[in-house]
Amino acid sequence: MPEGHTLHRLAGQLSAAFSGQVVRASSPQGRFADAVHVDGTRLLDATSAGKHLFVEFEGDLFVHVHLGLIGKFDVHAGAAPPPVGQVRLRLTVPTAYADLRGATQCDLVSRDRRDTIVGALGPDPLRPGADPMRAWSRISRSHRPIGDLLMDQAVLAGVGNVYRAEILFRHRMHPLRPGRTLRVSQFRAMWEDLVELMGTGVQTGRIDTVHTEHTPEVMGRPPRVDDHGGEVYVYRRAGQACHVCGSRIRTEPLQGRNLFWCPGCQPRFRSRAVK
DNA sequence: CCTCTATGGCGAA
DNA sequence: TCGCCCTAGAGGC
Repeated sequence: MPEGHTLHRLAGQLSAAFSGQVVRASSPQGRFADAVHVDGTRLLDATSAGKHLFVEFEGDLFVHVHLGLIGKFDVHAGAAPPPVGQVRLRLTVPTAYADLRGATQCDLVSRDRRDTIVGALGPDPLRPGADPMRAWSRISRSHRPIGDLLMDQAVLAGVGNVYRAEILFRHRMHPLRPGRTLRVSQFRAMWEDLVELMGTGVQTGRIDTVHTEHTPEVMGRPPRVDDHGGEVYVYRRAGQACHVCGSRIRTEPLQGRNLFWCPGCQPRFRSRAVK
């Protein structure tokens, strides 16, 4: 379930449940032996940057977590029951516990290492004061498709396959359009939209992108629940009718990930005739 | 039971 | 571009 909003939300949940407390840390599954180094120490804070999560403990130690495609980090209230399944890391206090499963990364790192990881990321729409022009300087000079650039964490941090598909739809932009053909006003509008959409995602824990005027009630469609739990225009809707124009949603892999777009609402870009 | 898929990202070829 | 890592759930037989 991990795009940037998931990690941001998780940082808030972990902070609320554990900040300032001495916590027990263990690896029931055994694949994070370094848990012993923070076990019984005070957890100071949890923060996120793009899709990275950092849990800070006293002594300048950070547990760096990247959920990858299938990872989960569930925070629960109450006393911890015996672990179920492959629990990589469990954090426990008397009033709460959190279980990490399936992460691609769970490492103990130094402050320097954390700063290096964060420094390699592009601006994060969820970070107050993030500078979108840092992303624009890359996009505006690139021949790569905008759909590719949006997923590049060094260009823009936190956007994954769902937000990519949906932001491009909302801005009527074909995913294969070269970055350098965008106007700055178009990029700015997309950035502002991401700030709002991802902010909502942090609050709700899901990705909803459908404008009020296109909701099932307004459009006279039956209500539906998408597999990923949010209301969307094109993500994973290949072959189905576009909620706006009725065209069949298309899909095609790009760099190993599936693009989704509406051929009616997101026409293929044609470069302006020169002269 | 098996196979497939998934909101990611890495490194080898 | 491909294979691979991580885990759980859904669907087919």
